[in-house]
Amino acid sequence: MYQRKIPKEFYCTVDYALDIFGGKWKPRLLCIIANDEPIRYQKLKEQMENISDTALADSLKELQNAGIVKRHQFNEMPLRVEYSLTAKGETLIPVLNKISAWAIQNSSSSIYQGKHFKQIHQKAFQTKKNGD
Amino acid sequence: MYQRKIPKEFYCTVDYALDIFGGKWKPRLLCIIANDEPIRYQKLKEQMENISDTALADSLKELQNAGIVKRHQFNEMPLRVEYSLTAKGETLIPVLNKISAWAIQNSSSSIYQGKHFKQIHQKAFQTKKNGD
DNA sequence: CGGCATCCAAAGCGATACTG
DNA sequence: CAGTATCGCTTTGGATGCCG
Repeated sequence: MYQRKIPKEFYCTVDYALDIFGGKWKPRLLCIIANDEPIRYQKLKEQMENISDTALADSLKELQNAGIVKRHQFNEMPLRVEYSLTAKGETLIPVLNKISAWAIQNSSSSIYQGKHFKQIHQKAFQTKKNGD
Repeated sequence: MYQRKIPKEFYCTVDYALDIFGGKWKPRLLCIIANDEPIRYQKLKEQMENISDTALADSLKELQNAGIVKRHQFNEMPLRVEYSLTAKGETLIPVLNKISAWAIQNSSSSIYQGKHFKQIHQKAFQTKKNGD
């Protein structure tokens, strides 16, 4: 886990919120967890497709520290760990859907051509999670 | 303006939206413009309080390229330039308000102690802009 | 006044190797 | 299996100086 030398500062509420669920990985991560919870580390990594362990572990830890995601460890052999949303995490879904809806309305359709884009988008933030 | 070596990719609609209005400066910038438009470059810089010209000019240019902010130049002496939201930019305000509302509900009250935080938050995303 | 060009420090992030 | 430690490259962004 990287340690900042200069502490972060927030100047508006949006800054604060985006520190929790914004950035390079966390929107997609939340999208996948919301649709597939509880989900194991390896499956999460596969669905992220191009994330490193470093980035995945760090992102998950940040989401846990923010109380958005919970981690459940089964002390089996081999080890099994499952991630899912907390109640607070669930409250984020309508917010993400609002952002998603804006993006769909206000973008050129060309951005939807990437296959991963479509898949994840449809699964997660278009429809609310449908109970798996 | 920095040129990326590795092109950006988006995997979900939220990624796409946050590329437009997320990041370190743009939420606050939009907040200030929404409340004070049209607003001049220098005043914008003062209200941002700790932004460099490099970061401010780059952020403004990105917002212009995304069609969120418009620039109006008066060829007076000395030069005057004013920034304001486009119609598309206005559609972002409810989205930002939604994010802001979530942050207020789901955060410890301690984060509101910074004076800048309160000021900007109240002016911009709580109430819709009130016509100045 | 409203920027842009250059340079450099800080932060983000992947690859690899390793651990419980 | 589910991560962590270290390293180095990529990217961000502030300081300074310059220009129309």
